[in-house]
Amino acid sequence: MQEKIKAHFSNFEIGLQEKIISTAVLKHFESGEIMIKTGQNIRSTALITSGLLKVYREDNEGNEFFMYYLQPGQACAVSMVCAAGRETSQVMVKAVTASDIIMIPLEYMEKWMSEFKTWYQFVVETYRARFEELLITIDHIAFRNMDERLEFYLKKHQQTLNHNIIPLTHQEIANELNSSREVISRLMKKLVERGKIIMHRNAIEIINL
Amino acid sequence: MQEKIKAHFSNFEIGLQEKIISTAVLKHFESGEIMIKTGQNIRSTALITSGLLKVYREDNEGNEFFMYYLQPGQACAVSMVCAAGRETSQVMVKAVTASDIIMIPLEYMEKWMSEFKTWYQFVVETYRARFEELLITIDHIAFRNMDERLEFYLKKHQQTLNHNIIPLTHQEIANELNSSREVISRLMKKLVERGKIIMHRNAIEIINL
DNA sequence: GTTGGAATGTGATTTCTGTCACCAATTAAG
DNA sequence: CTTAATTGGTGACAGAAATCACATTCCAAC
Repeated sequence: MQEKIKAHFSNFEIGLQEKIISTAVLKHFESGEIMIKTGQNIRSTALITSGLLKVYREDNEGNEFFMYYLQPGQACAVSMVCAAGRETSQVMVKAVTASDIIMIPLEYMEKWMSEFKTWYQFVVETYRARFEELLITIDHIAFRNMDERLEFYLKKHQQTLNHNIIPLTHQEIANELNSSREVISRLMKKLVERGKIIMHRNAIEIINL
Repeated sequence: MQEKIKAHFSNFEIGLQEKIISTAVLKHFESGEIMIKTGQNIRSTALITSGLLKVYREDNEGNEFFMYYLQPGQACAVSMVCAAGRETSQVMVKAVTASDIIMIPLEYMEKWMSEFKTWYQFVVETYRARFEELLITIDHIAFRNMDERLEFYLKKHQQTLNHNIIPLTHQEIANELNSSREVISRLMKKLVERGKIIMHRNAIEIINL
């Protein structure tokens, strides 16, 4: 675990790093596996050390609305916030690629807040960052049309995956934007016509967004 | 200030209450006044002791999208989160009625986190509650149509104002839902026909929602 | 009381998006 | 190689919501 912490949480005080090593548990999630279900009871905070996860909001008809990514060096704000309040999760978190997660039992959350300044700063920064992501998500669904939302969605995936080829089908994109395959197909066509993307089967190649 | 704290923050430890009294500043905002502008630099955390405020997300065309209310006993999560990170506000907060606010300089935020358990709990609960409000907001704009959103909007206002008469024009409601007056007018008419509301000039009376 | 402005009502039209129906292309499995 | 399933393409249509164009009603200021 030590090298995982060093790699992504090196700004944590040494004392905190040691505490994490002695109390936390490593968990591994395979690609596609669900780390947190909606309604699940949360008993620990999750720090991501490798892989990539997506956070979704679900409605009661089973629609999965994509909100934001979780990457190495980040933590799941929902797991913090729920853990602290002994509440159940309001979101669903799914591993996109195989992911390694440091699970910190909730009782340390509070303890370390007063003990380690870097932990406090990390927690607050996590809240701030996730809050901001939610605000950006709200911007898009409140103020933007599907064409702009799709472009933004593709850009965001390009940045996060750090790759110009996004391995998603139209159907998957439609689900995450809470739209329909046909609509996405048509909008994609327009992007192709404008030379912004190239379509592949099961993947989109970003040329110039 | 002492009685204001007693009234709404009585669960704070006595020591914390004393600290607040000795370090915080009272501010008053008149009805309609803007407490926090989008882009404003935040230097203190706001605790609401009386009145009612609304939190909006703005786009660059000047649209104001209503997200949630702030009531006595609550704190502005954005002011906490931005204060801690020395960031500018991503939202706009407006007083609906004349409001009294306890302003706590940001340097105490962090200090008290380790000193006072009730402060820590309050901050985390504030994050949790606001996060949840944002998720509910996302639900509505992502999954619901305008008719359902309008009903929910009216219900929420009824609960928050604790009154069956909501003093808003169709235009104001349209702005806050990022819709248009005509659409709201037409949907209102349907609610009248179904006996759920009564329309007044400059106000809506809730009968049965 | 008259008048101007604000608030509301309403039809016509357009745009965006979702849905349905069906086809074509590609791939995986047998 | 054949077949079935998945993926993507497209036209037709429907519904929600935005926009435009006025009409009406109400209130407040003069």
